[in-house]
Amino acid sequence: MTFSYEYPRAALTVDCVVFGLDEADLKVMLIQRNIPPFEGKWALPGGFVRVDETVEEAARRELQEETGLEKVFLEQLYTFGDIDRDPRERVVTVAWYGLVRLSDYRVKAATDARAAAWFCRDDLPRLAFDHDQIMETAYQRLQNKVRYQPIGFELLPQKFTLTQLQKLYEIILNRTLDKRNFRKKILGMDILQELDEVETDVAHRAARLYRFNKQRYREMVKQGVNFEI
Amino acid sequence: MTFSYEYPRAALTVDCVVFGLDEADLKVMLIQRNIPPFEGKWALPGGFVRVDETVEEAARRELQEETGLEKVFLEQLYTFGDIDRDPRERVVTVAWYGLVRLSDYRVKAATDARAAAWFCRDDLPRLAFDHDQIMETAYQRLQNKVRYQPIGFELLPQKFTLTQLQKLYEIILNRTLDKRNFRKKILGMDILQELDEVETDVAHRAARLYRFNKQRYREMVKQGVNFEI
DNA sequence: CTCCTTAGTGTATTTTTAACACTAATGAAG
DNA sequence: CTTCATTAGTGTTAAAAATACACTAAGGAG
Repeated sequence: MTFSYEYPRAALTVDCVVFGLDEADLKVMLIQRNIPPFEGKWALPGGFVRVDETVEEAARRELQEETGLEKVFLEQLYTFGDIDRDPRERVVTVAWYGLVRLSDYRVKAATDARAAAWFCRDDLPRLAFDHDQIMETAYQRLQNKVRYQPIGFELLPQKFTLTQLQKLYEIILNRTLDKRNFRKKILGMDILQELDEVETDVAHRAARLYRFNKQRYREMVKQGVNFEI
Repeated sequence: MTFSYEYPRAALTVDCVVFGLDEADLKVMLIQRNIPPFEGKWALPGGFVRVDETVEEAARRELQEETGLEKVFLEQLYTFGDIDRDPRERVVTVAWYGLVRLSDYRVKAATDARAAAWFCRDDLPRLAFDHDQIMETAYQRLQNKVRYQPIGFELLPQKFTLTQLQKLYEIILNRTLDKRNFRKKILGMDILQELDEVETDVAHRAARLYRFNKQRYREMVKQGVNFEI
C-alpha cells in the first residue's frame, strides 16, 4: 500500500538530545545505528512522525522505543530543515531536548540490551547526519535555559543536597560558583523545601536534604518574580 | 503526476509572524484568505515547503510572494505539530517571526494590491487555524528576546533618536522606562554610534541621531559581555 | 582520640539599579 | 521679535544586589 500526493513531500522526523547528570559529568543518550546510512555510527534517538500522533508524542514514543526512557522532561529545541541533511531523501527533523534523573534510570538502562548508551557530553564520537550540530544547539540551549528557569532539578533526585545542586550548575555552566553566595541566593528564592532528613552513607558530615517546591515556583512566576542563577 | 510513499506523510508548511513598529504601535502583517478553509479570515502569511528549498527559504519565499516583504530579519519560532490544527489533513508548520522597518516598507505596501495588511498587535481579529496561538507565542518570544539581544534595531530606521529607541522598548515591553536611566544604560553599552546629524522637520528641539554599531556588538558578545535592557 | 573530609555560616566592598526635576533648544503663533 | 509649546538632554543620591573571602562544625574511618 502506498500514499500519493500531488506534490513531493519531505519526510518528517523527531530527534532527541537527552541529558543526564552523574556525580562528575553531563551525559547524553545516544543509540548506535544498525542500518545504513551511517551504519555503526552513533546518533540521536529519533524517528519518523506518524500522521496520527503529535510531533511531541512522536518524540516520546521514539525515545521510549529506542532507549527505554519514559516520562522525560522534554522541550522543543529547533527544527532542522536543510536540504541535504539526510543522504537518502529530503528529511526535516524537529529536535527536542530532554532531562532525566540518571538515579532513576541507572538500573533500567543496565538491564536493557539495546544499543543505547550514555556518553560524556565533552567526549563524544562524531555523530551521524547533522546530529553534531543538533547536539551543540541543545547544549547551548541547556546552558542558557538553566540560568533563568529551574529546569536543573529535573536532573537531580527528588531529594538532594545543596552541594549536589551547586555541582549541577557548575557542570552545566562549566565554571565554579562560590558556595556561600550560591546558598544565599538559592535559599533566598524560597523555592526549596528543607527536609528533616540528611544524606546517608557518606564518610563525613551528612548534608541536609532539600526538595524543589514546584508549586511555590509557579506562584512566584505568576507574580512576575524571576529565577536567575 | 503524483508522488507516492510507503507511509502517509504530513504536509509541511511555514508561517511567519512579522512585526513592524510605527510611532505608537506594534504592528503585525496578516493576509486575508481567499480560499477555504477559513475563507475571508485573516491569517499569517505562509505556505507549503518545497522539497528543493530549506525551511527558511520557504518562509522567505512565501513572505515575499504573499506580502512583498523581502530581506526581513527572520528567526525560527516554534514548530506546531498538533494533529487537527488544519481541518483538511495533517499539516505541521514551522513558524518564524520577523522584524521589519516599517519606514522602508510603508510606500511599497501601499502600492501593492494584495490582501495583505498591517494590524495593531493589540487589536487583532480572530485568525484562521491555530494562528492566534502562533501569534501569542511570537509576541512572548519578542518580549523576551528584545530584553537580552539587540534585535529591536531591526524595527527602527538605520538612523534613530534615543527617544525612538526608548519608545520601542516601551511599546514592546508594555511599560514605561525612565529616560535618564535608559540613556545611561544604552549609551554605557557602547553599541551606539553617535552621528553628526539631528532629526529634521520637528516642531521642537531636534534630537541627535544614532546608529546601531553591529560590529562593536559582535565583538562584545565574543568577549562574553551581555546586552540587557 | 586523631585525622580526614565535607557541611555550614557572615561581613565588608563594589557594582548595579532605581528614583527623581530642571534647563536647553527650536519652531509656531501672535 | 517675543512668547509659548514641545521635546532634548543632563547628575546625584539611596537602595539593592553581586562579589570576594575563611573559619568552625559534624561525623565516619582508622
